[in-house]
Amino acid sequence: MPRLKPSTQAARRERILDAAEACFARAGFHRTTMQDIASGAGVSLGALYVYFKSKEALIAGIAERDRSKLQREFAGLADAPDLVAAIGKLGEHYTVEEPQYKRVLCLEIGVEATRNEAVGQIFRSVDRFVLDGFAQLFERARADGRIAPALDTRTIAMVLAVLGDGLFWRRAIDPDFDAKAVMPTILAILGGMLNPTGAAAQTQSERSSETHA
Amino acid sequence: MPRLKPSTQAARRERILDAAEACFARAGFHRTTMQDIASGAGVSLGALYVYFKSKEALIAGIAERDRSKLQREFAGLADAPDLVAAIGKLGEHYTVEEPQYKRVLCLEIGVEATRNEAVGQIFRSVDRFVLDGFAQLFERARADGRIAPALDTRTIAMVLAVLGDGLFWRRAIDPDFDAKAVMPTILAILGGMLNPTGAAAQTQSERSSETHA
Amino acid sequence: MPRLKPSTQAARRERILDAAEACFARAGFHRTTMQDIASGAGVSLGALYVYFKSKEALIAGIAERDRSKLQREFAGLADAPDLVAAIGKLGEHYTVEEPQYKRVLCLEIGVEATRNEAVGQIFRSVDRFVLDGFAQLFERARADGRIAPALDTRTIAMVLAVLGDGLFWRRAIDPDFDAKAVMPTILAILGGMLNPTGAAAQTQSERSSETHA
Amino acid sequence: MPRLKPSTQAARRERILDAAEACFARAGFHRTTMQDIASGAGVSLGALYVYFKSKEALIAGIAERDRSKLQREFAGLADAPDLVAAIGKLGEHYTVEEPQYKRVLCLEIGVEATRNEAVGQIFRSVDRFVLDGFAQLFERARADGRIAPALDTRTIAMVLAVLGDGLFWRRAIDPDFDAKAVMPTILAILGGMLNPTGAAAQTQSERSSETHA
DNA sequence: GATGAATGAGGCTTCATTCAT
DNA sequence: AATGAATGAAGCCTCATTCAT
Repeated sequence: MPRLKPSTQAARRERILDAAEACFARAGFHRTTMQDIASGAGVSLGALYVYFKSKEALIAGIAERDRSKLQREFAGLADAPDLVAAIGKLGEHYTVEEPQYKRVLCLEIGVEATRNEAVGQIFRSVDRFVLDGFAQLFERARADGRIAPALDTRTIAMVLAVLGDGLFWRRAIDPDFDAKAVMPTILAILGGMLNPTGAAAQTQSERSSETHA
Repeated sequence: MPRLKPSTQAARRERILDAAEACFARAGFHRTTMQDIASGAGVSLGALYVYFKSKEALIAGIAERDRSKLQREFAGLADAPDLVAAIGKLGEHYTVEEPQYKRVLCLEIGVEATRNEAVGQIFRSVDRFVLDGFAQLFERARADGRIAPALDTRTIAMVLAVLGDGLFWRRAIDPDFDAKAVMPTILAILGGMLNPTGAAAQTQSERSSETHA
Repeated sequence: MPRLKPSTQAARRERILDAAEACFARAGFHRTTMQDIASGAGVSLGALYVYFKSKEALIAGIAERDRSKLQREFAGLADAPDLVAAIGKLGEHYTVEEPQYKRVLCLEIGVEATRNEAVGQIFRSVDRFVLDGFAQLFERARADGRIAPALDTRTIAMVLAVLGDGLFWRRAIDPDFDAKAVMPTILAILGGMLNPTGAAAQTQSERSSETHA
Repeated sequence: MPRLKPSTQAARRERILDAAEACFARAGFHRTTMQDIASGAGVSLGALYVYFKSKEALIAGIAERDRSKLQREFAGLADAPDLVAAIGKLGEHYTVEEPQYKRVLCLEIGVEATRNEAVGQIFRSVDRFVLDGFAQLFERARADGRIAPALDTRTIAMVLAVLGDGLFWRRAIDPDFDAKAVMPTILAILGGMLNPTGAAAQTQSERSSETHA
């Protein structure tokens, strides 16, 4: 038998991950059976084990893909001209646009990270990458004179993480949560930390326009 | 009289809940067996079913007890002379003092709430109680002149909830999280929302009106 | 503590048997729990074990009581002036008057008799008693010239038993069974066996009136 | 091709049913464990659940197969030249040839039919099929002039059913039952109902020889 | 490579019986 | 005597994983 083309293989792997994501989000890791996932992916049970050698590995695969995406999206922030706006956009993406089922999946992954070493490593590594990344971003912005925080950038990054985590959690857990109602305030808080001058929560774009005035 | 005194019954029920809490926090609802809990509580498997008619009921019992406690603790805020300080104390209690295992349990309950109707109802009911309670607290404080928020109290309550959720999540998920390093900043944010003098936590709407002045 | 009066004891025993009968008929021996019976009898679980030392013993007790009653009722036939009429009346009693739930109970007992030695002995002893009794009854009636069967009385008794068993079974199993539609025919068959003269299904009373004419 | 050939699947299903039949007959539905059946069929416990999704389904499967066989065998009567002889043969088959364990199984099924809706439907549907079938058979025979009953054919069918049920019950319940001793009489009774002329219990074959004389 | 039937350990739950009160 | 809480052995069923085809 000819080995499947790598591209076909990769596509099937993605389909399996998609199906797994849907199942895991709906029912949780432990209430989802391998058969559920195989059916969802339109693949035989045996084929599942060709791509993932165990359920554990599949869970790790899901965590890996989900976290990688976050990491990639975060990396995009580095080049943004207006940091606060870019962060707001990212927050909006996760909080408003993303479908509900993905939101619960993040929680599932986070909780699993507490107990499953493989998932834990993936999770914490991305988490640290993002946290450090924010600190560096802020550090660079300060060096460039784009922000003038009164606080340690490390602390600002952590408070931002807490805010992000809180949004993550609430949007997943509270069906009545109106993200749009709080986003401006939350961005203002962030702006206030970065530029605690007279015009506390002013965003960078506003300031620069003032400068030009 | 073979009928146990209600107090004895209640005590044994509590012991079972304690054991269940420990097991659930350590391994999650679905990796914990009824036998684990029975052993942990020092009772026979059969006895477990005298107090809780199913695993589902036991999970609901855990959610109930945990949320009730939160509700009770929140209720204590009403009488506090200094609101921000009291909230800070409560946050500190949950974030610093409480043992790690209880923290993960909260997450487990929250995630379960998305899939288990019984747990969901308990969870959401307390959540709404707390959210509404904060809004009322702030409303009353404003009426008394103790605070002068620029924002809708409902929105402040929601941002506070997001902050609280973020702390909850992070303290459970991130072993390196240093709550003490961010608490002052977070309380300052809260203070800024409630009393946006100094201009510290000034909201965007205020600023924009200033700009126009 | 004063021992309960024997009459109270006996009454309670009967109540337990009544409750057991109802439960067993409704759900079968093995789907009925001791708790079901205790509740039905308005008695504590512990008390049940005072009167019957095991479930097995309770089943045997039910079989015993049920079969004794049959035996007593059969014994009443001996004195009947018109044998066929008396048998018809007995058949009618069991087939028409008795409540449905008792009917299924008989089946349950019969089936249990195949597997449970204690019940089997009770069951077979009564069965033989009735079978032998019929043969003797017929024998005596022949000696008295009240019947003139062409067949061995033992065989007639057995055919009668088959007819009775068939009625027993069908009335219990077939909700549409109309006993009244077949009883006359069945009695005629019996009459025909006992007096196979020209007028096959003639009853004794009819014949005797003819004789007197 | 890992998918088993339908014939192999069917064969294995039959083996499981055979094993289940043996176990159920010996110990009854509720005293038989799924493990007993699996062992008896030489398959693993898990494999049982590939073929029958629950114990309930297995019981229904047994009822289905057993009743279908009865229905098929009954259908064969339609073509028999001598009705009474054919019925006698069928009765003999069930009463004499069939192994004892199958007999008790029929009882078990009948009793279960009172309480289990699935089994009840199977049971009653076949029962009605047979009852109606007999009535039609008799009706046709009368139209053809092969019999000249004095009774409603529906009633004859019902009395025949009662006789059949009685034989069923007794052969299963009474280890001393001598079917051969009563069969001639019972067939004579049937003959007598179908042709209640002078020689009441005459069989059809006898009559036809007379006719030819 | 692909398939899905087979495996069997392990989980939840029930229930006859005992026994401390 | 009476009570009903406690016990723990089984029973039904699920499901991750393997493997013959």
